[in-house]
Amino acid sequence: MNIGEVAQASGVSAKMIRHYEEIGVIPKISRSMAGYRQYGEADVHMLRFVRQARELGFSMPEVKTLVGLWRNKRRKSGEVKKLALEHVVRLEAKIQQLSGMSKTLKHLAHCCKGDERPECPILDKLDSP
Amino acid sequence: MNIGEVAQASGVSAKMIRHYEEIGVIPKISRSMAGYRQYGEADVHMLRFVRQARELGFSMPEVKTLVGLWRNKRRKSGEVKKLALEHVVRLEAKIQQLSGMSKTLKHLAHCCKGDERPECPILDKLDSP
DNA sequence: TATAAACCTTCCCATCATAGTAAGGTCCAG
DNA sequence: CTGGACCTTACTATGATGGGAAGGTTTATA
Repeated sequence: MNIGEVAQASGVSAKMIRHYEEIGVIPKISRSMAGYRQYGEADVHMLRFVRQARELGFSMPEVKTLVGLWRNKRRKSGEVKKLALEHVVRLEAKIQQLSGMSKTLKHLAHCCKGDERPECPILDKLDSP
Repeated sequence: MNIGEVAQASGVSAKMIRHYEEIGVIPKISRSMAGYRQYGEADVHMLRFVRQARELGFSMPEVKTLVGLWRNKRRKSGEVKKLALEHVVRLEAKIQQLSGMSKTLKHLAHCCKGDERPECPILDKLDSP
């Protein structure tokens, strides 16, 4: 398969496939005589893996580690699980942060009449220490 | 006040104050004869406002709009409230998205033994379509 | 067989908010 | 008057992604 075909099949853009190769998230692939990258079925799976790890919010360094584990048939599943649970912790922290913002804003908005007049507790609150 | 002092007082770095001025989030400030930016008390409030709007997750274009409303004494509080509530909607959507990721990961991690062996439903799941 | 379309390659640029650095000018205290 | 702390602009980088240009390859069609 050429890069366009594997991009289609995996859902990762050709642009990003080259980028992932360049930064070492996926290994360098063999080339045709003309220099075209040549992919097989396993590569479709690998790229799909990368895409889905990204969709779960893993950082690029984590994805790189995960791809290494995915390719290593002697991996310990404990390592994978550890990464996953650490990521859950970060996700929950982010959720807490966003919930805090949302709560604050909802409270401020609730205090604001929201009419034609200029008085606005939202603006008032935002410039005080 | 010079930029360092107002940075200290507002909690916005001098670097970012110059940047905000350049991209028009805050108005251009007057200069001393030597070209130094000269700030007053109101500018401390304005910068604090920008910082706190950012901390609530508003985008830069939104902050720009909010600063405009903050400076406009004939604003309608309804406009501010509308922006705030739209942002709440986006925050809640983001929270839903992250919650989905977290839930998926927790489920996968729960299914993974997490021991010395290579079998791992997390990795298996991530390369399937 | 010639050519055009549809690929591929590398390289460069842009995003966005933020930080760092360098080179040079200014202000103040000793 | 000099040293240090401040200021100025301008350039660089980040990280994941997209866009485009210039040029080579493959394939289908006239």
